[in-house]
Amino acid sequence: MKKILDYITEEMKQAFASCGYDASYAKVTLSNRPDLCEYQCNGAMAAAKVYRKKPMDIAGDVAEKLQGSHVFEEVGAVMPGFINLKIGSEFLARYMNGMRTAKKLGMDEVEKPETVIVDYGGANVAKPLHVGHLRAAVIGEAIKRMGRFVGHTVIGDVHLGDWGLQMGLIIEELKERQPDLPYFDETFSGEYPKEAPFTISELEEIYPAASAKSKADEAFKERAQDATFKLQNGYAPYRAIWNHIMKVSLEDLKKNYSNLHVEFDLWKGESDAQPYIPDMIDELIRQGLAYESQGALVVDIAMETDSKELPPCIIRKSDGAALYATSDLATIVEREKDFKPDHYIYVVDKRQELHFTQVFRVAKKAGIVPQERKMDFVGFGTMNGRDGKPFKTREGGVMRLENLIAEISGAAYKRIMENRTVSEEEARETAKTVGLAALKYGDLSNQATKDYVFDIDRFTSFEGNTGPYVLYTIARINSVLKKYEAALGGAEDVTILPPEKEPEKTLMLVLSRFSEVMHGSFEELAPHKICAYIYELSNALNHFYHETKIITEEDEKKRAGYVGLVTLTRSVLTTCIDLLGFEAPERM
RNA sequence: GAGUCUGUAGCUCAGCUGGAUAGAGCAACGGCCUUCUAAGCCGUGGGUCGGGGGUUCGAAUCCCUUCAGGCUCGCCA
Repeated sequence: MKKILDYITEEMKQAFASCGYDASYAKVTLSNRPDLCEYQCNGAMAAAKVYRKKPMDIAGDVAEKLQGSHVFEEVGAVMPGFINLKIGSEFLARYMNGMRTAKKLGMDEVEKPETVIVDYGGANVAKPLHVGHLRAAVIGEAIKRMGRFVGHTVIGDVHLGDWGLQMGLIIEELKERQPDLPYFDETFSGEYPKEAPFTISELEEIYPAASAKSKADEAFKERAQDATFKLQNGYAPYRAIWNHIMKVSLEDLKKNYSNLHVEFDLWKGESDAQPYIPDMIDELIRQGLAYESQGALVVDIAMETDSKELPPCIIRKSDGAALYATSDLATIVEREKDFKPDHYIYVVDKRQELHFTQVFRVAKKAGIVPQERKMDFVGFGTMNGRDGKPFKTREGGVMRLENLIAEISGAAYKRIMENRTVSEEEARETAKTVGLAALKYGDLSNQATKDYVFDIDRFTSFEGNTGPYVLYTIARINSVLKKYEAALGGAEDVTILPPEKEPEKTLMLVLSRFSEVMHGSFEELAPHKICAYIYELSNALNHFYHETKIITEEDEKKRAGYVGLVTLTRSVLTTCIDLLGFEAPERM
């Protein structure tokens, strides 16, 4: 199905053309004066200059041509030259029924599907997920799902931090705590144990302890660096410990991400890119791009168009070790080999923008990827507390993600128990679903690039523009439809009829924008546009619901039409929230 | 210091590829549950769009300048 805006624009273009004006002036937008019209075209004013005519005359000519169009029921030219449009009811009803029966609610998939890699998550092995990881996971997951929905092949990669100094720190700390383990006996020649010498909770305690120690104890830090070096050079005992850490940690991470409804296709990490580093560096040198500067190996990335000279990208430290940029570049080498993606999307804290600018430029300069490869950096802002500073627990520590989720679900549970009499078990389940929706919607409804204030009281109030409001709307529809089926069996033909009243038409107009919103949100990598859309749609539905008696409507055809309309609304809402990465309970 | 992002109602945010009277939510105040879920609906009050210039028929939106804040700036990730 064509987008509703395409139908409208096409009509408008024809009208402009047949009046002798260039069709490029026929751009139509959503009205910003809903009291006057539904869509508007301002092209007459732009065209006036070129054609040396009064804007109003052009608008009048065009409006004249559009009289009797099957798309519009009202076209008016208004001073100083606006063309105001109202969509025809018959046309709108046909469009609704098209959506109702079409695949993907009438949204056409992109003409040229691409392979897209979304790099998000960024969890570090052996460290618990904290609120800092929330945004990457939530935004990245939404972008991944949005891309898939519009027809791309999207691969989500968690890109674990599994190769840095933290590993050496853990190994060294473990050595101090349990020096008798075979990994630390250089004469040991047997098989290493299959069982890890620690649990996840021990691991989560070991890392911060070691990290703190390294800051206070220089000698310890050096030993940790040495251990890291050994590990990275394939020292078998440390490699064995590393495997244990990975296994224990991954299991836990998968569980936590799964609770967030975040699913990765690839659980690759920095370690996987390591084998590609030596050849890549050789190639950079061979091409004459990499050169020594102050002992390190660097690549210039400055371009003439820069407003400021950007520092070169360091790809090898003066001590010979690889670093962040090296590993990210090698990861691109790996991804080119495995997937040849058309489009890379990195969902990362915006403070890393410079780093990725450097990496992207080196990748293109060195031909690791072709010039035309799309490489996007979606930098998200910090999640702040009410004081505008990075979000902390009441005690001032870093908030663990699971605690945050528990707190929000707890609030939802309280709310459910206040209101209705459902079993405690159902209340628990519903609370989890509602809590997650509140959390994700709260994050996604803000523009990703901005910092945003996370106010736990506001997030648990569940009123107004929140995830739970959308879920509540769905629950209301569920309830009506259930009663409808119980009363009438649901065998009626639910063809949607042309709207008669204002709230009904408004609802349809919002519904009709679905496919535009889907494509636009992905193109702009802007999940918040979907949030704004479903909020508007929920408003329209609730307004309609308030004005219209559905089940008690006596005219059979009208009643069935209403049922078709709210069913379609529910489909759009559930589809959208699925793209955002949460779901609705049956009732609430 | 340089670069970059941000500044819109008391608070939290939309709107920013230029259009008509700048929109929501929360908070405040006032209505609506014997009728499909009141986590809802309706209404009232509340804004020199940080300040100043400019471009334009028209600027929250584009350009310049200025103020305030955040972030980044070669061997951490």
